Parts: sequence; C-alpha cells; structure tokens
Amino acid sequence: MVNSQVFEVLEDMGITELRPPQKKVIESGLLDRSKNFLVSIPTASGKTLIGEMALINNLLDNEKVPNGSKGLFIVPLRALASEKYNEFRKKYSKYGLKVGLSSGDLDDKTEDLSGFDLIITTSEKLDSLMRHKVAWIDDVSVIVIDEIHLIGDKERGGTLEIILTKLKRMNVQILGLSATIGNPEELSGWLNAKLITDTWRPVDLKKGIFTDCEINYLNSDKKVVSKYYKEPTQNIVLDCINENGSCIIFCSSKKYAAGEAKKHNLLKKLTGSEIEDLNRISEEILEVLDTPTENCKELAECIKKGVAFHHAGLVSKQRSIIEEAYRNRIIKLICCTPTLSAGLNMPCRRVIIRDLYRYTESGYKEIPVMEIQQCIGRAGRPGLDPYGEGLIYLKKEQDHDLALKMLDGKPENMYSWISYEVILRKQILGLIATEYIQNESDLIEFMKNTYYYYLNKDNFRGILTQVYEILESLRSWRFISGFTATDLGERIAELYIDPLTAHDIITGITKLNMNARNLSDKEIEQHLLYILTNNSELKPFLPASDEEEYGYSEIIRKIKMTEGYPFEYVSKKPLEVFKTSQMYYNWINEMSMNELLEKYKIEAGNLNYKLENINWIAYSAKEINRFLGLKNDYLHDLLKNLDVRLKDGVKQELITLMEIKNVGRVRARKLYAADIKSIYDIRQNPEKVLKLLGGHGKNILDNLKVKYNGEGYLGTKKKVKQPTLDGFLKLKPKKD
DNA sequence: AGTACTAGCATCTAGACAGCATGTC
DNA sequence: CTAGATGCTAGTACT
Repeated sequence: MVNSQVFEVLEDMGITELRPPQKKVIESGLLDRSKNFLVSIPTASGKTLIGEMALINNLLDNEKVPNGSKGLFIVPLRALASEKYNEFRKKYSKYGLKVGLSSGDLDDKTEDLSGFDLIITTSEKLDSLMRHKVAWIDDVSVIVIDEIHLIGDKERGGTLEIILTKLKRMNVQILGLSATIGNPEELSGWLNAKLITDTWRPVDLKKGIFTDCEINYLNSDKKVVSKYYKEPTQNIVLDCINENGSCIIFCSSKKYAAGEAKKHNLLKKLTGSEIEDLNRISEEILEVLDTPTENCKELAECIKKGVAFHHAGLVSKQRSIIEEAYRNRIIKLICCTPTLSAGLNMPCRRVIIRDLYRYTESGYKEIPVMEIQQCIGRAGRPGLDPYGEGLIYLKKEQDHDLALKMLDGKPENMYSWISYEVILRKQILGLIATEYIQNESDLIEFMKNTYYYYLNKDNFRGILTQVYEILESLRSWRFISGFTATDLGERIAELYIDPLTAHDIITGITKLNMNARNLSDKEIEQHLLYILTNNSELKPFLPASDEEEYGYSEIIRKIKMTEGYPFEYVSKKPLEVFKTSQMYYNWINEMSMNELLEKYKIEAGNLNYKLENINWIAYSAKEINRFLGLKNDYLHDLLKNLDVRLKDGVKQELITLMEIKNVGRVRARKLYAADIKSIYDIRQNPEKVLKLLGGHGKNILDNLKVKYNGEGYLGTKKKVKQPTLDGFLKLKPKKD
C-alpha cells in the first residue's frame, strides 16, 4: 500500500488494519485528491473513517503538519455536528489541526471561521455561510458530506443539491457518504464520483420476523421465545435481556413509543446497583424542568424499571441523559420514534420494528424501506455482541410480504427535490443575491449542473418554466430587479427565509398597520403573531378542531376583517395557524410553561422547538420592518421587541430586567411585582432582591457587583455548576 | 350501590435545518 | 387519505 501520512495518522490512533470497505476505497484511489467518491455502505461499517482519511490526506502534509488548506465535514443534524466536532478535536488537535464548529445553535459572533482547518457544519449553515460570501471558501480543498442520500429528502434535499452543484464547480475533492440507496449509480454519476458499494458489516446482522413467540430468521433459522407475558414484544425483549443484550423498539408515534415503554418492566433482571443508578437517573429526569410534566413523570417511572422512551417531545437534556445511560448499559430498552433512526451512535443487540406504517400528511403510509434498514442497521455492538438482530414484529399475516421487502428489499431511489417550490424559491433568490447568477445564461448553466437536470434532461423545460415563474414573483415583490437583488431582497436571502414568507409578512404587516387604529393593543399583538405564524416555515401547526373557533370567534372575526379576505371555510388550516399563534401569544404574555403545555397539548421539547422557530421569524420580521415605514407606533415598537419577548416569554415591561444575568421570566416577574423594574432598582434595594430570590438573588447581585451585607450574605462563595453532557455539547469551539 | 369490565365510537398521529446574540428555574 | 393504539362513554355483569 502507498506510503502516506494518512496511514501514519491512523497508526497513531491505533488502527493498523483497514476494514474491507475502507480498503476498497483506498485501493480505488481515495488518496488521489482529484477524484470524487460516493461511498454507499451499511451503517456502522466505518464510513466516518473513510471521510477522515480524505480529510487527513488533504489537510496534513507528509510531516503530518497542517498544509493550510481547508476541509468541510457536512452533517445533517446539529447534535451530530457537536458530536463529530468533539471527536475530531480530540483526535486531530495534536497535529495542529484547528477544528471548528458552525451550526445554528452556536454562537460565533465573529463568524470568522477562516482560522480553522477543518470545519464541521450542517448543509443549511454552509449554504448560509456561502450566502454571506465568506472568503475562506476558496481555500477549501476537500468536502465530506455525511448522509448524502438526504438529497432525496423533500424538505431538505434541495438545499444540499444546490450546495453540491456549487461545490462541483470548484476545485474540491468531494466525498459523499451514503446509506444504502436504490440508485447509487445515478447519484455518483452526477457527482463525477467513483462509486463504492459494499455490504460488509463489523458484526453480523440477523434479520427476522416475529409473531407471538416465534422468531423466523431470513436464513430460515427459527427461535421460540418463552412466553412469560401476554405481549409478544415483552417476551422478545426479555429474551434479549436474558442474553445480556440491549434493545431498541422503533414505533411510529410518540404516544406509541411511550405506551410501549410502559408495558415493560425489567426490575427482576436488574442488580441492586443498577436499580440505584436508575433511580438516580429517574430523579435527574424529573429535575430537568422546574415542574415536571405528566410526560416527565411517566418517563421517570419507566426509567426506574430500566426502560426509557425517546422522542422529539423530550427536551434535549432529557434526551442526552437517556442516551448516556443507554450507552452505559444502565437503561436496557429504549422505545423510540425515528429520532434514533439515523445519526447518533446508539448500537444495541436487538432492534425491533414495531410499526410498518406511519401517518403522514398524505395519509397512512408504509415507512420507507431505507428508513427501516437504517433502524435495523443499529443492531450489533462491535466487540460486545456476537451478532446483531433486526426484527420486525408482524401483527397481521397479510403484512408478511411487506415485512420481507422492508428487511431485505431494495431501498428507495433518491431523486432530486429541487423542484420543491419552497426550496427552489429560496435558492433562486439566494443565487441572485450572491451574484452567483447574474443573467439568464448563468441561470441556465447553473440549472444544467443540478442533479435534477442529470436525472430529467428531457424535462428541462418543466423546471425552467417553474424558475421563470419564481423570477416573476420575486420581481413583483421587489426582491430582485432584472437579475440583481434589491437591498431588501439581499437581506431576505441572508435571513434565510422563504421569499414568499417574507412577502406575506410584508403585506400582512402593511395591512395591519393600516387597520391598527380599529384594534386594541392586545388585538394588534394577536394579529401580528398570526401573520408571523402563517407561513410554510412554521409547519406543522397545532391541530385544531372546529369547536375551538367558538372560543376565538371575536378575534378571528377581526383578523378576517383586517386581512381583507375570509378564512377559507373548506380548510381547517387557518384555524390551526391561529391556534398556534395563540400559543405564542400566551407565551409572551407570561402564561406558565406548564399551563401552556397543558392548554395546547404539546410536549416541552416540541414547544422549545416551535419557540425557536417563531423567534427566528420574528427576528426576520423585525429586520424586514426596517425597510417598511410604519405609521403605527405601537406596531412598530412591538416588532422591535417581539423576538426578544419570544425568546424569553415575557411582556414588554420585563425586557430591561431580562438583560440581567440569571434573571429569567419567572424571577423578572417576581422582581417587577415588587416594584423592582431595572438594574438601578436592584442596586438601590439589594436586600429586597435577596428576600425575593434567595440564593439566586445573591448570584444576581454578585454578577452586578452590588455590595450588600444583610442577613448573613457576606460571603461570595461561588456556586460551582456541575458539568453536564448537555452543557458540554454546547461549549463554544475553542480557538486555541 | 359500587366496581370491573367492555363494546363502540371518537380522536389522533415523526423529526428538526436556518438569524442573532448570550447564560433560565 | 391505505391503520391502529388509546381514550372516553354508556351499557352490562358481577359482588
């Protein structure tokens, strides 16, 4: 094999032998920097290391010293970006390689990533960085795209495709890492990439179908499981635990996942110290929110029995507690939704697919083969399990063939989603705003480089027509003129919102401004939130039933009047939008978290996610508002502070107090109610602050460097925060 | 009367990217 | 809109 710094670095890590697919890639010429690759191999077969080899090869010279060029590692999830960032930093800092992280939940105020050699980011963030025209992009010599099959995702694939279309035209080595997909040849063909496929796995995977107490493996092995319990899944889990394995059960909804978890009780199989650990973790789960919700309590109860459920309704801290406990083998069974289907490294002995269908916006649908196979691929912990098992629980015989197809069939083909209007519109504006496209021939040339064109050469006219229609809209909305973005258009491209959303916000606010004098302050606030909620970015909305309109009829009538067009009676959507906007309204008017969760029947994790999104739109609206001349002062002030209020969940009057460290919505309200309304007031009444907020008050005063000496608060003992995994993941990249 | 169970009908349904600027209870 | 678990209610059987 060639002598290379790559192998030296691998050796430093203790890797002396490559796995078969890794070998294959090297032998096919990965180290030749001019070749692109698409590597389509199973989960856990060592994909990441292939990416790392390409990075090392490009970024380190023969002496294992950074050579000044840059590498990008693109992942689909922020959590994954953090994970990889920590991993790579640990591994490669010793070579002087500076590893950086850039994603939406990280602050890098300077936005100056030029000092890093290797940058981990998400595809959307990279898109956004390119829109801000970062100069260092020209220094990039290699880019690794993890989970590149996401190009076939309706919501997010288009963005990835645009980035890749741009990157293809640069002098960059592209390495795509993909799950097994139906048409890898087409994707690699488009990328000018050498295709590497392999079925090798580090641990053997036994696939099978089970009904009641019998497992029928595809290799025609059979296993009968003892029937201790009524429910088949209980027995199949017990069987695995008895053999010292851990399980994951995938379910099609959050409620099912929680329901499934409640069925299981592993207490009899646990040691005393394990039970102790579980009780401790259970406590931890309850302490994450100030007042535990019903959901938290259920989860805590399950955990005491060695079982957890895991889905997007949990807040991220709870999720990471569970993930850690599972990796440490304290929790032995996780019942989850597709949250765990891709991404985070959570291997187990036995994966059970409980549901074959899932409700989607277009009805009840079979879960994609690729997703099932990715779930099953988690089975088998290298070094721990002799083999992994991917089992489908067959509830009714007529699904037998479907189950077989899912276990062993060909995964779906990945096609272009660039024609998805929402993304296309956003991307066209982006391309014009960055002057990437300056005239019609640029446009056509660009479009001819897309995956869409590669797949649909015969139907090029179709997408062009769509693009011209979009251009027409963008012009009529005054976001572009000719092939040049207006100032407003440029700002909207940077804000990274759908131009249609921006346009709807502009018309909505303009109308509201004109009619504001007919509305009370409260109604203006409600209406504004309705306008900000009514767009594609904030989907899905809260489900609403017709009866709910009754409670809202008066404000809905006023919104209808101001909007100048009626809510469509045929569709429930406006009511859903309205209900969702009411949740935001209640939030910024200080309804308690628990009351909100109860009223809108939403879980804490999901609420946080939604608040994050509306906050982003509110910020965008504030920015857009700078281009509008609003006459109504109240509306203008409202817009100016709405994003801050949404972030903190407070009324206008608390905003000044919220600027103080350690003061959140609850403490701010307490202070305000006691007539302490500003930093000045705090300085004047330190004793009062202490009396109101106790120990927290002390922290606040310390931070403000306010002297106080009443009632034994003389010391300035610093409270040391216990480091948590969550906190660790959120750490800022160190620029050392 | 109180309880336990159930048939029958209604209800409800996965996940998570982006801007910007910093530390909640 | 191709399913299925769950929750609610009224009805029934039983102690």
